[in-house]
Amino acid sequence: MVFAGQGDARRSLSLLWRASAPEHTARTRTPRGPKPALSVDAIVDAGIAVADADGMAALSMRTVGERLGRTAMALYTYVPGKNELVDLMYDRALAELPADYDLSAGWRAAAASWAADTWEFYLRHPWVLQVSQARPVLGPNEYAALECLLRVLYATGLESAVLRRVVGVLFHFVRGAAQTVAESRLAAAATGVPDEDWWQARSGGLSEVAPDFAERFPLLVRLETEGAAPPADGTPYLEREAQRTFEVGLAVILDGIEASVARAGTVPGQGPLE
Amino acid sequence: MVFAGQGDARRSLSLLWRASAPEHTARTRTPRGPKPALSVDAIVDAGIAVADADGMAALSMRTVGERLGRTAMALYTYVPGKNELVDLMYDRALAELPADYDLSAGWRAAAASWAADTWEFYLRHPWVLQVSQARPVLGPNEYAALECLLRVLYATGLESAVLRRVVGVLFHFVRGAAQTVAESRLAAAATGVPDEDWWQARSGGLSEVAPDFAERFPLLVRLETEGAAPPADGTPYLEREAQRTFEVGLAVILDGIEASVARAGTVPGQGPLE
DNA sequence: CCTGATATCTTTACGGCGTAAAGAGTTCGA
DNA sequence: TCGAACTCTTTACGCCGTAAAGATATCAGG
Repeated sequence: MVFAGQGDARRSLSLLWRASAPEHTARTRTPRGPKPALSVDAIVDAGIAVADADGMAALSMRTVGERLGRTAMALYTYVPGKNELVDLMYDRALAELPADYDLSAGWRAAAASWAADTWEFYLRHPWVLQVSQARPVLGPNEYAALECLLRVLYATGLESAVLRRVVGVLFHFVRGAAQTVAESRLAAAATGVPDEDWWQARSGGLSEVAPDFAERFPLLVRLETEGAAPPADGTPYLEREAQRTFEVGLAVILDGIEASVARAGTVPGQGPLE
Repeated sequence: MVFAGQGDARRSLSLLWRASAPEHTARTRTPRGPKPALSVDAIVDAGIAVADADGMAALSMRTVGERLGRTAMALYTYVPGKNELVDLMYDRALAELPADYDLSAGWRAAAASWAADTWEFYLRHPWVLQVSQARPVLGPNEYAALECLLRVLYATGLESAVLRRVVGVLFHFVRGAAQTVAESRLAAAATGVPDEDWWQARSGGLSEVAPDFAERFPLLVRLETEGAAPPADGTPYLEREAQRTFEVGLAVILDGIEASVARAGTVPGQGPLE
């Protein structure tokens, strides 16, 4: 797990928001010394490229430097340390998310779109899931993403105190579901063993080592035999299951939100779409 | 992030399930050489002690060995490597969870109890949250925990295909919510900066660096001003928020499950509590 | 009892990590 | 032109997981 928000707060913040206030940082530059051949942007891009290609575990100051034809230490001229680099990568990546959603078909459709886009985003940049969520990075794009989801959710008419928690539920769920897929891919890539083989080796060994499995865990066996998703195209087993969990699980959560809306709607003077 | 299920499947499995089949492993021992002063159990206990006290980041073969008065390499006689040690620690810790729940007050009450117990378990052993969930470890206690939750959920009367996903939703949510608290504590311990101070430093710097914040993110400001939980006892801000998110979020999810149950109940021949 | 096989455990070493410290090289203002 | 200011490299330190080799202890068989 990578921790954010550990460096100097001022320095991190000015780096994160620097694009919004370029005139301020530009004034600071005294043009003495060799012109910088790198830039914070270039370093952040290189970092994202490394993480996208080989995962967070492969992200080191040395690998990022190498990709830019520099040593690891060269990066420290631009960025205080690895933690801050990850913060910057995180906020930069979040810029890919849509800025708002069409609410004409109702909040539920918009929320479903948000979830699908966020899900795909996480699978495109799985390393993002390894950036800690406590002490959030507080970059502009993180705020924009949150603002965008809030616009959708305020359309439910729920009050702020409840919305706060609903945001949490949605984020935790999408992140968790995406994490399952991301980690399964990562494990496959890291070990070279595809999901199917791994699964088979495990369950084969399991029946040897625990022959009384069916008696000890009857409901598990029942779930396994009854609830399996039909085998599909090329998608590996674990990934297919996670995909279905995402779809059905999201529906369950949205049902729950609808129930809250309906309950709030019965309170006089507070209509659900007001 | 720590990955599980990377070592030799057979070796990991026999270590995990060894308690269930002690006669088999006992037979294997040839009493030549010095008597082992350590044991797998002692090593796993030491590992858990280290991780509980100082977090997963502090867990190294050297620190675990030191706690047992041995060198790091001594552990390799008992355990194939660090990954397998983490697998064993994980399954051992899970043994703390209750084995089943009283269903006489209905599945919803039982599910709420399960969630509360699991939540507390994660906060007692926060490092557990850093063990990857893809390619599950397949230890006996993990299966027992799952079996226990399944017993509660089968009481809803939902069919297996849906239950599979509901299990996923509940786990993702509880893990995600607990992770927020765990990471916030960990960050506080690692940096020595309590939540409150960190929050203040960040938001102070933020208003300097982004003076147009209120115009750019009006809904965020609205959420912040309207939805804040009342200040309470000694619990830090982030933790209090996470606690509320857990409570309210769980209710939303259970509402969603109830909606599924009600829908299934309207289908003739499939009663919700059948 | 002695010897040799087998086991535990230590020592040393290797290549990785983040980054501190020092210095080499480049570009400008005075 | 000189030195300050800046970029970037080199070297080094203490961590990590673990491979390899050796020291030490225990027992079976001669």
